[in-house]
Amino acid sequence: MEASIDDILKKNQLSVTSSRKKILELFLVNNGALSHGDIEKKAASKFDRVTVYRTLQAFLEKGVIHNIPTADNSIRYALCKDDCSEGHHHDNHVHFICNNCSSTICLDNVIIPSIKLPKGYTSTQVEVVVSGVCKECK
Amino acid sequence: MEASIDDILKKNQLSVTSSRKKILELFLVNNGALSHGDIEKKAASKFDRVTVYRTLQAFLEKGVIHNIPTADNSIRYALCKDDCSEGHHHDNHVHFICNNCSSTICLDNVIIPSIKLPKGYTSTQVEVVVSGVCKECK
DNA sequence: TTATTTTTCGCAACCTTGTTGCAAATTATT
DNA sequence: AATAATTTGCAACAAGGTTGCGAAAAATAA
Ligand SMILES: [Mn+2]
Ligand SMILES: [Mn+2]
Ligand SMILES: [Zn+2]
Ligand SMILES: [Zn+2]
Repeated sequence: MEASIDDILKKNQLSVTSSRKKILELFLVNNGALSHGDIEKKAASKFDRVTVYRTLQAFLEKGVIHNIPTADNSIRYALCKDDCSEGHHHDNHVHFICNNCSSTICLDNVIIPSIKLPKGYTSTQVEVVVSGVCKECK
Repeated sequence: MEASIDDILKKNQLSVTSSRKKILELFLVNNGALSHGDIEKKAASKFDRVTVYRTLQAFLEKGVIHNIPTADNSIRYALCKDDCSEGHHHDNHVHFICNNCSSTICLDNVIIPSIKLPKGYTSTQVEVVVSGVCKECK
């Protein structure tokens, strides 16, 4: 596990530092998305707030994580698939937010349907966020 | 026009005040979604910042407007259909965000497709946000 | 209309979230 | 090990958003 974390960082041209290792580990352990706040709590007092921001920023840019749109103001991040890289994401899956436990999950197997737009509109990305009750809370 | 604005407010059990009239008018004139910032600029110096927050909050609760999820942190609001009411929205349409002019539009005629979720998941709402180039920018 | 009750507004003060510059510490490279 | 490049933490700041409360404005009653 230790080794693979380093590998992921190196593969994405990120220098290996303790904060990056810790935060990446959080994503690997937790299955589901994490908000900035989650990470600050879990990595509490180990790193500066600013470092968390910069780490997430770096992860986003390099294609280690992607973010999930929400109706409220809270950005959530989740691990990308292996084949995502800087500027080139392939996370075209549906996201699920549980109204009960508010966990946010990537449904990797649920493909985004194609949307027929009115004349004149061109689509480059389609985001689908489903909310409801997850299988744990059922 | 003046009369209908008052009517909309009354129909939704909102007392008629000048700030509410003004902000509702902004939504009616502008077709497309508005952010809090947009409203502050357009209603500039007429109302306090707090009043804008509270007005949007009230409009949201009463079902006058709905908000649109975005990947970045910016909440956008758009007018609801006539038959939306407190807690009961019927805005199940696709939203479009232009990457060029960043205008956000409700595509009332584009219906949200049904999503087949894995076993155990129950869906209460599906949000679809398409980004690309709008017909104006084409 | 005027009087009374209810709701909303504006202000100030505060909190949370996110950003930037820079010196010190850490990591990568030679 | 020495040097160069990157990252970190701190402090200071800016933007975004919330809360309490007295004054003002709307709604309701008389
Ligand atoms: Mn995902
Ligand atoms: Mn809409
Ligand atoms: Zn749940
Ligand atoms: Zn456009």
